[in-house]
Amino acid sequence: MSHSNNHVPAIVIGRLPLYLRALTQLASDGRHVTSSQELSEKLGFSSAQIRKDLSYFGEFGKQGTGYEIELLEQALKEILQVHHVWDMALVGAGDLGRALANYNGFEARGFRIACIFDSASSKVGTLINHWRVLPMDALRESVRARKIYLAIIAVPAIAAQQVADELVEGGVRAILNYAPTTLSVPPRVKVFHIDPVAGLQSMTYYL
Amino acid sequence: MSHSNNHVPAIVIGRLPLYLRALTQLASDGRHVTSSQELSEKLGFSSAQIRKDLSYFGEFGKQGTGYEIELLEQALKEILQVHHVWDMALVGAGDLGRALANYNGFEARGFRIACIFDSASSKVGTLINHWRVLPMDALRESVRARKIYLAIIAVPAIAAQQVADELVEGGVRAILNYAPTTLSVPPRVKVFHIDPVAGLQSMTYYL
DNA sequence: CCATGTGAATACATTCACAGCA
DNA sequence: TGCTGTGAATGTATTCACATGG
Repeated sequence: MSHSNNHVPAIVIGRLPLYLRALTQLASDGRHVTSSQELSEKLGFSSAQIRKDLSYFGEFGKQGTGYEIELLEQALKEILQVHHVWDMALVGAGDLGRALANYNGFEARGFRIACIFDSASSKVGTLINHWRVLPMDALRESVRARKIYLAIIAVPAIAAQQVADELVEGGVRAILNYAPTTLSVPPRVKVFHIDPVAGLQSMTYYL
Repeated sequence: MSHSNNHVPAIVIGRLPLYLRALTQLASDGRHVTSSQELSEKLGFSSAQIRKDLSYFGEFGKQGTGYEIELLEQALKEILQVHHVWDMALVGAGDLGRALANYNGFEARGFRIACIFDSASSKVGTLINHWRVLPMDALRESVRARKIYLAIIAVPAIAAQQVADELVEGGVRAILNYAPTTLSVPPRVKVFHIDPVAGLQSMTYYL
């Protein structure tokens, strides 16, 4: 009943994008209805967990039937606030930055790179997939002026903290960090860290 | 006392690489001793959690002093089995695959790309940072012959499951999956999934 | 002293199991 | 009937708080 204000555990929020991804995939297969059971098999979470996670936000299913895919997809997009597209600043125009700039999977899922920054004067001014690379000293004011609240850090570890500081000063509220180092930011700023090597290392433990 | 056989929670294993990363960083700053308190501040986990995590594997600290960095670093490398370097197969020679092939942060942390595969005949035979791209139909036998147990999937979502199947048939035991789709593999095979968009979506929830 | 290592206590997350409704 | 939504029960993880020993 009293949904949406009861404080939802962060671990639940972390699963919602996976539910959303699976639903979009089902929809693109032409499917219209699914069940917690089917999602369970596709995703590897228990059906009870999926039902309980969704119950934090409302009642989206029909007893005896399941979930209308399009409806649940839309509901999750609104919960996650990805029913509109977010502009992002990309910092770092190395190999990784270029791969991210060329990745065409962002838009359909709610994100768009709006500008690219790099500190190397050899890269500033060059074109990457229609963006002209901007100098780092324009970072703070650019993101502030353009009201950009999301950023991707794709610079070497050594430079990451300073970039994060400038992003925060520019008003950025969430950072996707590819640098293999922990960032220290004010509590209002969210950081999601991607470290492929850490992932590999936690798998080799089991081998 | 009876360490190392008591079943360690996966969530603990997932934090060890972060402890290791922080220790390596401290060591490269010329430091020799640290404490759970200092690591706590650097990493954002509680000091009690760090101590408890480490206690699953042994007693590495000195009361009143803390941890000898070099020693703990070495211990964690052995626990995670990254005291030697693992060969990996990289599947997918698109922008992401090339970025991974050019990434020079693998070796120092226990990994090395040994071969690269792609299905596009336009890419097969080309050179990427000294590797010659091999055709997909050589995948299964190559990884088997070279005893490669780790692979990175960097292909479009649509192709990912089939690639995973062939890797598994070739004897691969752990997969780092960059394709935005859930893979189904036998229980003995570990999968670590990286989906930057899912990370972004779980942050926009809070904005 | 000071910081570890660890049982005990607490907090959190998942699963169970079933009432309720299409 | 079949599947959701959800309290209650169980299972995990984190934190507390302190005895221990350098």
